[in-house]
Amino acid sequence: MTWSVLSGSATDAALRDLAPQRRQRIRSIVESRGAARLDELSTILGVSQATVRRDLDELAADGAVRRVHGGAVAIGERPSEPHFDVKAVEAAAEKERIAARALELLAPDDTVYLDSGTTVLAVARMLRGWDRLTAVTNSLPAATELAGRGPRLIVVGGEFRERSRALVGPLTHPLLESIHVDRALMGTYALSLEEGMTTTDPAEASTKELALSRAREVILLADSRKFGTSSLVGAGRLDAIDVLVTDDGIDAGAVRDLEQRGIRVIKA
Amino acid sequence: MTWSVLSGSATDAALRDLAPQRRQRIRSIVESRGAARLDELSTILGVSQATVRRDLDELAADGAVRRVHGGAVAIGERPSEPHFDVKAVEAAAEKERIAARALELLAPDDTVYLDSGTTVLAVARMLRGWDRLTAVTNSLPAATELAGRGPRLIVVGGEFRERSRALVGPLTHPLLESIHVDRALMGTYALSLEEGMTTTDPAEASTKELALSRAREVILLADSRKFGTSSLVGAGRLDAIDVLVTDDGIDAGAVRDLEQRGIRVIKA
DNA sequence: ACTCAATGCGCAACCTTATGCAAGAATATA
DNA sequence: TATATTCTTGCATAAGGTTGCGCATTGAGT
Repeated sequence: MTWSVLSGSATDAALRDLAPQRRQRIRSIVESRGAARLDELSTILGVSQATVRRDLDELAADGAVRRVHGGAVAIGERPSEPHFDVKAVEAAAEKERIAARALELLAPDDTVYLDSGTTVLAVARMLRGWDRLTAVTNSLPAATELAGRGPRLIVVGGEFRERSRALVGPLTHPLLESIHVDRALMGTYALSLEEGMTTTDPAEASTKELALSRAREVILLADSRKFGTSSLVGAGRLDAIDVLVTDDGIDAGAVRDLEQRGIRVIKA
Repeated sequence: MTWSVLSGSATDAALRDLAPQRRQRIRSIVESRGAARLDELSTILGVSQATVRRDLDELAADGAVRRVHGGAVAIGERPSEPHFDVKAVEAAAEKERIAARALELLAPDDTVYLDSGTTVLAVARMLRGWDRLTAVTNSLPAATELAGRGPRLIVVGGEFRERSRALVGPLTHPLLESIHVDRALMGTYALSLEEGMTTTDPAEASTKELALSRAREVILLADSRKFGTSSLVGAGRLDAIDVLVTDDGIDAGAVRDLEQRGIRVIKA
């Protein structure tokens, strides 16, 4: 009869949100993280999964979130691949863990470059309230996320690229060349020992390469699935990277290889 | 709050709130906290839950609060977006008319600079689907609005200024100096014959001035209330302006003055 | 002054809704 | 295909709500 202990006491009832409040919280959690798993929400809100399901159904009916197997994703997220939905939900938790570890590498007064990509975007969200920090970014979502929420914000100019929602190309160069940052938090499409970081778009690649050349320390945020893959254009050699923050799905051999090349590997 | 302790007995009825007062209190409690549970209100006000229910029903019937299972939530609890959107909605009709007229001055293949400000933002919204156009902007909301919705988008780099949600300062200069646009759609805080356009922030002013120097044609979007006012820093002389799009609140004398100086005045 | 209807409030029995739980079906991943 | 999640469904329960009634206070009529 565990349930009577969990739900029966009056103090629990007093602490619990009203249903609309709870739904509102779910909504903002999903929107801020892009996606949320059902069991996470259940834990966070202190209600059963059944209740979260009902709430999500309700919110989905209102068009506030999009319901997917295992949780919900924000309306804005684009469904590109067939199973992108479910992956988005699962990847969200992983990205958050990686982002949280990366955050520990920053000092309050740092000047930080934030690259495009969803993992780095998760870091941007966590930087709210860091009002001594200066953030430089070419990511439009990251800029929107940081705008007026603490850090001093500098946006790199350039041409907007739909796919990555980032500002890239030659127009970014003058500004990037005129600045210098303490740390660069980079994302990448693919990573391998031979090719280093690679990306699909040349303009994006050159902006990435320039950005990391302007940083004292380069921190790469990449989940383990990206390791061992490569894409079209080189966006920075391995030896440009100082720290790699990844998940524990990365295999021991890869870690050894990377560390041999002087890269500090942090598993979130 | 001695009364709440005493109020249980009938003799203390005199100390208790009158019904309208109590309802007013409930109303402000709900509004200030966004929501309140029934049992809380009962405890706070020192009346039975039955009474609180009746009060809430009353308030709900008046539309003062929204009744939900377990309590009530404030009416205004719309899961609204950032404050900027709210501001944009104010005087929306007028701004939209001005924006619509300005839109007629653009050609499908133009390269257009979009300044910061809510009126210009209204134009940005209307540019969805103009996929042959190139838009250059220093306004973060305008960039977000245009991102991936048709026009090619180029964002000017620079430091983010909270007040106008725009990118300003010396870092914007290299990019602005390297481009040239067909038309610049400008906003302004204040406008007068003597001072021309004026703004509160020096960094913003210099960015504005530079931007309009890069345009073949300068179109100023300003509602008539701004005319005859001035602010701290000059952001462009009157003779830099080619066209003024405003509402019909502008008086005939002002129109004549402006037209004498070669400015085409369009009343939306 | 006294009655009496009107009002406001509290109480309690009874109904409704929201939530939790668990078993089997459906779905994704290996 | 096998296996592990996740979803659906039905039901149990407690929190919340509704209704009817009684008591006290008040104010007007007689």
